[in-house]
Amino acid sequence: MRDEARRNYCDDAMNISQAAVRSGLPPKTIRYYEDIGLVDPALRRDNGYRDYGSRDVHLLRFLHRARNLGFTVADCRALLSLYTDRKRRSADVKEIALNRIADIDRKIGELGEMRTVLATLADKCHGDERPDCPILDEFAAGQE
Amino acid sequence: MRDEARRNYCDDAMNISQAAVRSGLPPKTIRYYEDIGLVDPALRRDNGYRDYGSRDVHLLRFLHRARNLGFTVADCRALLSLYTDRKRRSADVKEIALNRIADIDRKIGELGEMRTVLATLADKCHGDERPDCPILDEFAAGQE
DNA sequence: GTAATCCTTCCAGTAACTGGAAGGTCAAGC
DNA sequence: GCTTGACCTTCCAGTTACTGGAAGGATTAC
Repeated sequence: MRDEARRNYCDDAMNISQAAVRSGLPPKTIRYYEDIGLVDPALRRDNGYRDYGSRDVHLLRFLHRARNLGFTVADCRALLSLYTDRKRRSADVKEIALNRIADIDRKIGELGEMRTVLATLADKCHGDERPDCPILDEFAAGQE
Repeated sequence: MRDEARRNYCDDAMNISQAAVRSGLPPKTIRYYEDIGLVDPALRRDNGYRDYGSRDVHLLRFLHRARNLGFTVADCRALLSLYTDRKRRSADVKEIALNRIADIDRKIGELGEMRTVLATLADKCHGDERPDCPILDEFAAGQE
C-alpha cells in the first residue's frame, strides 16, 4: 500500500497545485488559509509535501465561492463552523447572507447615485480642447 | 492681523479635527493623504498645527465622496490634477468621468449578480432552528 | 546527470487606512 | 498660577486578504 494511499485511502490524493486547480484557489492562498487557521493543517507526506483529498478540496471550493460572493474571511470562518456543525441553526446562516445582501444593496445604491451625478455632468461637458468643464465646476461648487 | 487671518484670510481657519468634521474624513486619513501626496501639505500655524481653510475642506470633501464611491486613490489623484490644472482639456476630464461610469456599471453588474445568488439562496432557506440550509448546501454542492 | 518543475519556509510588500505610544499645546476652571 | 483634559504632532505597528520572491530540498523528464 503506497503512502498517500494510507493517508487518503478512499480517493485521489494530490499535492497543493492539484488542490489549487480543483478548488480554484492559488496554492499561496491555500497555505495562507492554513496559516490563519481558516482550514485545518493539511496532512503531510513523508517528504513534507501537503497532501489533499477530495474532502479538503470540497472545503477549499466552498471558501473560494464564498469569498467570490463577497463574504469576508471572518464570514467564512463563521460559515464553515456552521457548515461543519451538525446542530447549526439555518437561521444563523440566513442572517449572515441577509447581512451581505444589505451591504450589497447599500453599495449598489451609492454607486447608482455617483453614476447619476457623473452621467449628468459628462453629458453637459462639451469635451473639447477648452478648459471649461462642468464636471470640475461641480466638484468646486455646491459644497456646503 | 491675526496669524490664521494671514494664512486663510478669506474665511474660517480651522485645525484638523474641524476639517475632519466638515469633510467627513478622519484626521488620521487627512494626514495620511498628505503623507502620500494626494493633497498638498497643509499650512502650519506657529505652533505646528495644521491650518485648513474652506478650500481645503472642499478638496477633502471631494476625496471623501470619490473614495466612498469606489474610486481608488490613484483615480482621485488623476481627477485632482485635472481639477487644479488651468490648461486642462475638458475632453480629458470627460474621458475620466466616462471611464468611471463604465467602472461603476461593471461594479453594479457584479454586485447585482452576487445579490441575485444570495437572495435566491436566502429565499429558499427557511431560517429556523433546523440544521438544513440551502445556502450551505449550495456552497457544498456543484463541485467539480 | 542535469534541467525543469515541483514543494517547503520565511520575509516583504500591496492598498488604504487605523490604532497607539510619546510628547508638545491650548483653553477652562479653581 | 496650576492642573486637567482635550487637542495637536510624529512615528511605528497592525489590519485585510492576499501576492511575490528568495533560498533551498524533492521529484520528474529526458
